[in-house]
Amino acid sequence: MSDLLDTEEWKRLAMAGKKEGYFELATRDTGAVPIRLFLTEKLLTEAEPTLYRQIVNASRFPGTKLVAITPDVHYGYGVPVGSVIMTSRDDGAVAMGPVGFDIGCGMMSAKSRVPAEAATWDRRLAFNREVEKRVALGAGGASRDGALSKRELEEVIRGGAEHWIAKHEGAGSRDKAERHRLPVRDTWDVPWGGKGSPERGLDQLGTLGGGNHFVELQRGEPSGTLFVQVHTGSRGFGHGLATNYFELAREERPNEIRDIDLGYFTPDSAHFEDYLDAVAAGANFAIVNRLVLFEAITEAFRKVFKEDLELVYEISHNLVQAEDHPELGAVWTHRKGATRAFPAGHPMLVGTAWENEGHPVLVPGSNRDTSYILRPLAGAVASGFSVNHGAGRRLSRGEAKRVLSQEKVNEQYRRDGIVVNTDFEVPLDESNACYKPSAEVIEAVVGAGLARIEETLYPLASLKGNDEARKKEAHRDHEKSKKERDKARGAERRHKGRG
DNA sequence: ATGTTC
Repeated sequence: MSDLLDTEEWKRLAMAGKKEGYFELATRDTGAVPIRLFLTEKLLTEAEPTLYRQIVNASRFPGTKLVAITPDVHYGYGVPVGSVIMTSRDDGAVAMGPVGFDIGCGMMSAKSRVPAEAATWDRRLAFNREVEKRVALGAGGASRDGALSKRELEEVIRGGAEHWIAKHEGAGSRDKAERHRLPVRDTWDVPWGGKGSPERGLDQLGTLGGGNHFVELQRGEPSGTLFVQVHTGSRGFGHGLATNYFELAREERPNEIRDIDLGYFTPDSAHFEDYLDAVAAGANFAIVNRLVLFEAITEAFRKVFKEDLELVYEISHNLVQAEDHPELGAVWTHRKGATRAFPAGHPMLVGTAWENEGHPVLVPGSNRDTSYILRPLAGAVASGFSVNHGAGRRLSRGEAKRVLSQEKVNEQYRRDGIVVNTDFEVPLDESNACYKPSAEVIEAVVGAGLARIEETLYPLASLKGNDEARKKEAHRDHEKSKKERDKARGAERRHKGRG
């Protein structure tokens, strides 16, 4: 598709389509599908050249009715991270790329009554130590509680938050999870041993993962108290399911699905319902994972601050679910790096604790920037009831490692009083410089009338998986054991010499 | 995001 409009041209068309709060993009490449870019003029000007191709991809799934782009948008698998794709539930597709590999990935936020001043430097460090004791950080991290049996995992992924909360006192209440339980049909089987090896999930419940996943201790304003925020997903389990269904979609339609990233199923596909079951199972895993972390972190918090944490909310930003949109009717809403934002009175909130005020929306910034708890407004109808899921990357991982100085970055965090892990080593490819300023991104959301700011959260302590540090440690261990071997050999030689 | 490059 080398005949797509060039960057200058599509951005000019988008600018010309300026509406209240967003840019409407209509081009020869996108057909009749409405495309709304919730960006400021600055964010649109700075948008990656690759964005247009991915927007066109998003508009071309069968039955697409709306594409909304959130202000933290950046390059993703097939379609942008930061996109909302609504397809018709009559005959439209469900697609894997528009959900992402980390099915059910999302946020959890908890609050306390502890005044923020109580979090001295030493206590910030102690909090990180206590969390590290209980929660494995980084990719490949295994649960401190050992592996689940397949039967126990089945219970988690079919029973969801509802089942977990009923069994675990202190895990929160049903209304504090976005979805109590996403239904999985009894006839669906986990593809154990399949392409993506979802069995990896057996020992990963209650683990954080790597990349942009994190645990953060924060000061909330205007509350003035301590908050804790978590970003994590369905770990190897969801990744395995996603991989499995990407492959099946391509096998099913080899001629239509040339690019595996753009795979999808239509209602006549053999795997259509199965994929929806897999998404539900992955999401249930992710939600329970966040609840397990909530319990572990509450324990750590109690140890240091002698108080409990109270769950504020838990919400996914990588999901496809059935929704009824007031203007578009029955749709499959795919949110990939986009957070659901139902305002007061939304039909899907009826009967929940959020019916009269809308549910909280949890949006993180980098670990040296502000995060937010937002409250959706009626204007969110325009974005398919969605907002951004973060600040959005602006520096690639490779570039970050090349251009940033480890010492200088560590010093910046130390100066700002932010304790990173327990070794004060900031993962460079996740540091503040890698992300857009979160205030700028939130401004686009507030300016468009999608949500209002309820709480602004300032980082005090940050826990992240750190691959570089782990590699270094492995190297040190390797060198150390080599030295010990040499020493032992030397002693042996001396011994032999003497003997 | 990820059994951190099938």
